[in-house]
Amino acid sequence: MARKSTAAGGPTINDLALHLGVHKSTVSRAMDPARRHLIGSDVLQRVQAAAHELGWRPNRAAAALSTGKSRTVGVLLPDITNPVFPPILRGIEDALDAQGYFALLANTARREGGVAAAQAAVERMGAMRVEGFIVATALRDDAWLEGLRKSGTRIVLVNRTDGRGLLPAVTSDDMLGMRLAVEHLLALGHTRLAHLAGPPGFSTGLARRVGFEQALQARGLNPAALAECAAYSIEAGAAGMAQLLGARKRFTAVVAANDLIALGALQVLHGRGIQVPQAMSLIGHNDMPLLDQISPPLTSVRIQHYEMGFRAARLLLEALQGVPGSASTLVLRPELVLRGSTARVAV
Amino acid sequence: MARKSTAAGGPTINDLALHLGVHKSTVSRAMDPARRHLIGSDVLQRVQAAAHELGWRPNRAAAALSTGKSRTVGVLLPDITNPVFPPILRGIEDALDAQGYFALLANTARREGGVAAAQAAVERMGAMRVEGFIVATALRDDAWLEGLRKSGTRIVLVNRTDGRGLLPAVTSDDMLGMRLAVEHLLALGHTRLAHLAGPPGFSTGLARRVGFEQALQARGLNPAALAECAAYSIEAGAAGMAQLLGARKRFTAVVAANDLIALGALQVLHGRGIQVPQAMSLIGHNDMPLLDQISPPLTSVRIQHYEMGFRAARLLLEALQGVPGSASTLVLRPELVLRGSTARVAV
DNA sequence: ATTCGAGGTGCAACCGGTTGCATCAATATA
DNA sequence: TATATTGATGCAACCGGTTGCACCTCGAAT
Repeated sequence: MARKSTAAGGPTINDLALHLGVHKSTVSRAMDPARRHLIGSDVLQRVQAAAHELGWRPNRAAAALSTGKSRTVGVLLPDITNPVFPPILRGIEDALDAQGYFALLANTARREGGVAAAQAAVERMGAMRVEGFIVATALRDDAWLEGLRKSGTRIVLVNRTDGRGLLPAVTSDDMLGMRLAVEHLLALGHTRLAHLAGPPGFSTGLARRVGFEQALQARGLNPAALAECAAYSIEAGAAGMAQLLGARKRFTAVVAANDLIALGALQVLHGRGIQVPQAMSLIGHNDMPLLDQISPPLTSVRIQHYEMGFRAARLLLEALQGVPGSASTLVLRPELVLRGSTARVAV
Repeated sequence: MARKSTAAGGPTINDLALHLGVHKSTVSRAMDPARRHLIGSDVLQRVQAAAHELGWRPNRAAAALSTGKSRTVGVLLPDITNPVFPPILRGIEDALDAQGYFALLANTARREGGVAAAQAAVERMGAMRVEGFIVATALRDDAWLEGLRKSGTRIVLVNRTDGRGLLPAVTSDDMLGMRLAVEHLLALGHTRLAHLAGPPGFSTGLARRVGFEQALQARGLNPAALAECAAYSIEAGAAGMAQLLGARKRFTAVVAANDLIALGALQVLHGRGIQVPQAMSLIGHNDMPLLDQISPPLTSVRIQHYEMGFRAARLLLEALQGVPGSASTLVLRPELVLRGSTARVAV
C-alpha cells in the first residue's frame, strides 16, 4: 500500500512539512488561527505559501479523530417538505456555516415509525460524532428526548418546546401571536370567535390554544366554539371546520392554529357557500408561502422562521463552546400579516 | 491526557478487544458485514454481545481517516426555500440513508456571490472528504462545474443538466412535459398558444421552450407569442405576461415554463380583468404545493421530484461503488395534472 | 560572565479503526 | 507419516492531524 505523496488524496500536512523542512507539528500550528502566534512569522508565511502552492486541504476526518470534535451537528425535522421547515433549515445552515460547521439532516416523521426513525437517525449521527442536535420534532413531555438529554447530549429545540422547559429552545411567542389575531378581530367588531386548535401533543398546539383563550378573557369574552384538529394538515383543518359548523354555535370569525388548518377550513367554507371574509373571517398561522396567492389571500400570523433556525444554531454553538452567559431559551416576536380573509363583522 | 476506557467518548474497538481477550482487528472484522465470514461464529457472537453490552458505537471519523471514505456526499442546491427542492432533497436523503450515507447541504444561491458561494461550499465539503456531489445548480455550459469534473470529482446532476451532457444527470423529460401541455390545449380547441419561457441559462428553460415549439410544429402550428422571463419567479412571470399582452398578438392560452411564472402571469391577467380560464387558459410547470388551493386551481405539469432526487443519489452511490452497467443519465416522465385553469377555447 | 525567561520548533504519543501479511492449529491430501 | 490446504486470529503499520512536553537559542536581567 505504498502511497506516493502525490496520490489522489492530495498532499497531507506531512508532505508540506517535508517540502519545507520543518516538522508537521509546526505546519499544524501554522494552520490553526488560534495557535498561529506560536510560529515565527517567516516560517508562517512559507507554510502558507507552500500550502497554497501544493493545494493542501485539511482533512477533517483526521482532525475529528484527533480532537473528538467533528464540527458537525445533527438536525432532526419532521419533514422538510412541510413549508415551515425550509426557512428554519436555511437559518440553521447559515449560522453553522459561519463557524465552519455542517448540518446532518434527518426527516424523522417518515413512513410510520416516528420515534424509531428518530432513534435510528440519532444513532447514525452519533457514529458521525455530531457535537449536538437541533430538534424540531419535540413533543410535549417527550420521554425519548428527555433520555437523550440525560445522557449528556447537547440539544437545542426549535419551533417547539418540550413540556417542562428542560431543554433550551428557540420558539415564536405563540401566545402573543394569538393575541394579535384575536385583537385584530375584536377591532373589526367580532365578538364571537372560534378556534381551530392544533394537536395538543405539540407545544404549539397547546400554547396557541391557551393564547387564544387568554386573549379573549383579557377582554372579558369567551371562545364561541372550539375544535381540535388531529394534525397540522388541510384534511384535519377541513374536518375541524366541519365539526365547528356542525356544533351549531354562532361565530363570525375563526382563528386557526396553522395555515394548513386554515386552508382546510377555507375549503369547507367555500363548499358550504359561506363567503370569506364577508360572512366569516379567517386567520391562519405561520404565513407560509403562497398564502397571498389564494383567494381570498389569507391573513396570517407571521413567524420568524429563518431567525428561529439561525438563533437555535447559534445557541447550540455557544453551548458547545462553553460561552458562559449564553441564553437557554429565546422567544421571538411574531407579527400579523393583514390580507383579505378578515373583514369587519357583518351587521 | 490519560483517558479511561470509560471516558465520554464511549468504548472503542480496543476496549472491546481487551474485554474479550481478542485482538482489535478481530473485533473490527466482526463488525464489518463484508468481513464477518472470516471470524469464527463463537467469537463473532461474543463480540456482538459485548458490543451491545458495553454500548459500543463505531467512530466514523476514524474509519473515514483509515479508508478515505467518509460515507458522506455534498448536495448543492440554489435554495431549499424554493418548493421544488424539498422533495428532491427528501429523495436524496432516503436513498443515501439506505446505504448509510449522509448528505452535507449547501444553499449556494445565497446573497449575491453565486459561484463564489458554491466554490466555498465545495471547498469545505472537500475538507470533509465527501465522496461526491449531487448538484441542482448546474448552468448550461457551466465552466466551474466542468473544472470540478475534470479534477476527478464524482458528480451527478439533478433536475438540470449541463449543456453538453458531459455529466451524469437525472432530469424530467421537459420536452414531453411541454408536449403534454400543448396537446391538452390543442385538444381543447386552442390554436394560438403563447409561451412564457424560463431563463435560457438553465437547461430547463431551454428544453421547455424547445419542447413547446416542437410540439406545435408537430401539429403544423407556430407559437403565437413568446416572452422570456429573467428568472423563475412570480415577478418575472408578471413582467413576462405584461410583455406578452403588450405585443398585441392574439392568443388564447399560455404555457408557462414554471409555476411561479404562471402565478405571476395569473396576477397580471386578474389585474387586467382577463378571466382564467374563460378568456385565457394557463398551464404551469412543476406542480408545486398549494397550486390546487388558488383560484383558479392551476393546471400544471407534474414532475417526479422525489424520484428525481432518489435516483440521482442512487446513481452517485453506484458510481462510487463502481457498479459496472450503471446508467449515466436518467429521464423521468412528467404527467399533466388537470385543474381549473384550462378550458375549451371560447368561440 | 552567569542565569533566567521566553519564543520557536521538534518529538512522539495519541485519536479509533482498517488491512496486508504472518502465524498457527486443524484438517485434507499424497 | 509428511506435506499441502484451509480457516481463524494476531501483529503492526497506517490514515492525517493534534498536543503536552522537551529542547534549543538568544536577548535581557543580575
